[in-house]
Amino acid sequence: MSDATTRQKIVEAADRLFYEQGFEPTSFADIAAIMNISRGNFYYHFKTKDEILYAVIDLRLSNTRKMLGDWEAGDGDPADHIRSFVHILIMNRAKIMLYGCPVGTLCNELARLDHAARVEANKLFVLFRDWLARQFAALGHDADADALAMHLLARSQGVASLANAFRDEDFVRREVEGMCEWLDAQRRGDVSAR
Amino acid sequence: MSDATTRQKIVEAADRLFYEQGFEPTSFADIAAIMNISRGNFYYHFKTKDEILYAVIDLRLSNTRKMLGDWEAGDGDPADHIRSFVHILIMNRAKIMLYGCPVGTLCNELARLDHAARVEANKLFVLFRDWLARQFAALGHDADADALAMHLLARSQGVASLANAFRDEDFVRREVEGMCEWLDAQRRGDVSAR
DNA sequence: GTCTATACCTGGATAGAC
DNA sequence: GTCTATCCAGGTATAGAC
Repeated sequence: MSDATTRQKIVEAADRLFYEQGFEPTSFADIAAIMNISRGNFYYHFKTKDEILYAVIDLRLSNTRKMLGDWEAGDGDPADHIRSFVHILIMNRAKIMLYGCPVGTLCNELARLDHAARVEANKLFVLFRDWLARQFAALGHDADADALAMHLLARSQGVASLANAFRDEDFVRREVEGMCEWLDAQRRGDVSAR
Repeated sequence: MSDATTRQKIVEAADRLFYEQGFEPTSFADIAAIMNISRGNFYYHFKTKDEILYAVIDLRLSNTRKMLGDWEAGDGDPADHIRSFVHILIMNRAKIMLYGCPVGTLCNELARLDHAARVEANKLFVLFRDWLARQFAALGHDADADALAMHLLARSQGVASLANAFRDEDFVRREVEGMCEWLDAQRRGDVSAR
């Protein structure tokens, strides 16, 4: 198997397990098991487990950039782009109910481990934050675009957290609907709906 | 040292470390270090690490019950009680920025470990959920009391998540203010502010 | 490039002296 | 009740054959 392919497969397997189990609880044995390579083989491709973590974060960053870029390049107006963001919660509800939000859970784990990669992982949040702020700015919210972005990001994080605890699909749908209504109110410039 | 005292101290030290570091990453050595007992001593008081976890969850459940009971028994009306809940975010902002929400982070960790204690930990969320629903019901929201409770719980979870990632006090204050305004709108029966 | 074998450490847990 | 000594499983990481 070529150098690049195995390396890539390791990162993809780690990406999945770091989400499902967490970074620290995932061992080389776990990763090796789902892709049929030996433990010793990792060290040809990565010097340490931390290096795999950085590679996983890089992968997620580039996947996220692509996803956000695609939405932005799509047909609709900025409000439609934001709706695409909100609907991740419904798209990914099954995994969110089992494991939580991949961004929030990773950032929290690294924060509590006091891990140097925390700043890298936080860039995932920054990506969403800046992208959302740009959409709100395009809707005419110049002064408070960032505050609105943080507000919506927080609400989606909260929904993911409770979806994980209660595993209630209806709750997710209700909250997504609520966020879309809130978004419409923002477009009308309805101040009371904040 | 008496039986009850050491046991209690173990639970309190574990309570702190399970919050700051997480359950799995916390070792007996960690707990022993901050309370000056030997590792072997744990097994006089607890048969397994899991037993400590259950004791910690019980402690948190009883502390939470007391806190919520005190608020409910306080002077104000149900809206004041809810405001007390919302203001935990400001009261505990320093720790939340470092470690996240103690309830949300524990529930997510146990969910991902697929740990049997998950259902116990979730009772912490249920405590808040039912208490909040009771306050909303007392405000006249009979039909949607639980939905409002879940909504507010989700928003506070989301604020905790982003407060942890971005460590921004102003963001926390802004969101708490927003939740209080939302609460006022609920009291007025203002449907548009949902 | 990938493997096996292994070093080394730290984890939870046990045994038995005091 | 608390300690020290120890066991064993599992973790990351290394060495070296293929």
